[in-house]
Amino acid sequence: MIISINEMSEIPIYQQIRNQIVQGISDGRLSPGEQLPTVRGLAEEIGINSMTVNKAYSLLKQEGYIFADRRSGARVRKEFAVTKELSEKSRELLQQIISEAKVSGMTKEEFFEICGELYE
Amino acid sequence: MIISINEMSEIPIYQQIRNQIVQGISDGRLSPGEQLPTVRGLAEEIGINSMTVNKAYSLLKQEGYIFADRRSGARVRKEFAVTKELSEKSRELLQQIISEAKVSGMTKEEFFEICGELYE
Amino acid sequence: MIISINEMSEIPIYQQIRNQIVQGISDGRLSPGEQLPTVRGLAEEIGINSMTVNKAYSLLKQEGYIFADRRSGARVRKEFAVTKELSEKSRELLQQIISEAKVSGMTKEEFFEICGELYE
Amino acid sequence: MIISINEMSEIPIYQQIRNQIVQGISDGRLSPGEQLPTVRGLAEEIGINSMTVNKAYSLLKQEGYIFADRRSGARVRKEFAVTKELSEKSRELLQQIISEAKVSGMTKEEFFEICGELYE
DNA sequence: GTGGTCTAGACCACT
DNA sequence: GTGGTCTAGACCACT
Repeated sequence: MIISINEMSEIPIYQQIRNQIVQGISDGRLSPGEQLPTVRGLAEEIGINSMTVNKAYSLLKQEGYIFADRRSGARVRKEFAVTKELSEKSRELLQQIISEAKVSGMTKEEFFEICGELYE
Repeated sequence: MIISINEMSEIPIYQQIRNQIVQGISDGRLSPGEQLPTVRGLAEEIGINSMTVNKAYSLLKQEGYIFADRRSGARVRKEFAVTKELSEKSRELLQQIISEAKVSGMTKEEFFEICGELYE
Repeated sequence: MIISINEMSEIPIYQQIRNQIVQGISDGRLSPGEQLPTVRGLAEEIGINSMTVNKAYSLLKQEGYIFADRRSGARVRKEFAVTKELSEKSRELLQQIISEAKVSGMTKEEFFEICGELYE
Repeated sequence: MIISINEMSEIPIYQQIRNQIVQGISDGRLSPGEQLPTVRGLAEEIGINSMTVNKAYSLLKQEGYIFADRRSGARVRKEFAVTKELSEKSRELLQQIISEAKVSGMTKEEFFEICGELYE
């Protein structure tokens, strides 16, 4: 899986990395248990400071998406708890997006259509 | 309409104000043409600097949610363009939220149920 | 000629009045020598403070578009000097507008087309 | 590219900075991707407060002319949307300028000549 | 009285 | 070192 940084984005690099890995897990490009690139390797590949990749991996570990393996590498978690829940933060963001959709005149059905496409 | 600031949040205060006003417009607590609190008044009420409220109002003005001048203060806009579109930023955030929902084992229908509640 | 104030505009009211009168002169809705409404009358008609109308008329006098007549009224100037020149301010504004047009990818011909429509 | 502030102008300093940068992009003095001076650097150079430069840069960011982050400073955007459109505000200003040109006796062709020069 | 602009100074996040 | 946020305080334009 290729991770690409958008330097024009205002989203911090470590967040962009974290987001892409979560999306990779979500859409199956990253399988449970799969080995992730090493911190150094990924940093070199993207051309950024390895502290930044480190920060992204730390976040992913803390959130339970990946775990450290013996050889100081990192792997995708093998099983994900079926919580069927959004984090408080995501729920608030979703509320905000929906507010903006409503003001733009979008109906619930039109919003669902967009969500459906993104859900695949 | 009461605006409340979460000091512990990582979301900047001016953004929190902006978000709450957009939500107020969206769910009808703020009507088209309705007068908003004055910059100084709101600043005092919340206990923050008036420049911060000013920044929130400037943003809302630029986004077309409110209009303001030195004669009559700030007011909710009277007509909203029916664009039926999400901003690029909101679309990306929504994609991210959906990825996280999928990893948590949520089905499309379960996600729609949450959206439906938030849509009212 | 009807003067209408856009309360949602950020342009000061006195400027809006001044602008509309200049446009009226330009497109012939106001004839040379024509009597303008009295300050008080116009203020009442629009529903604003008469000091604001006064300010607009003062500006128009200073710019040479109108002149005061004996009965404390105001009339459109009878002859306009054919200077065929833009004010320094207008020239700068025009430069700014053209810069923005160019960045938006508009060609000179496309810009001329817009100007042509506005020129009537 | 040198940015110079006219202290006597009624145009706010942050707007003057914004205008000059847009013109620089438009006439090629600023290339896509080019690094802009730092907020603090430019503030010192001009002799103004850095918040004022910050405001100018924020505006340019929102309008899509530049992008900025805490890693590499502010840079000119790499691609500009070819909208071939004037903003509502610019269109109104252009109408106003044309009205004034007409009153001064300028013909459409003479006005086009001025525009042509400004277009380069 | 209202919002808008500006200053001097501080602290924070990202890298 | 960079931009982003925030404060306390000032002055201005419009009405």
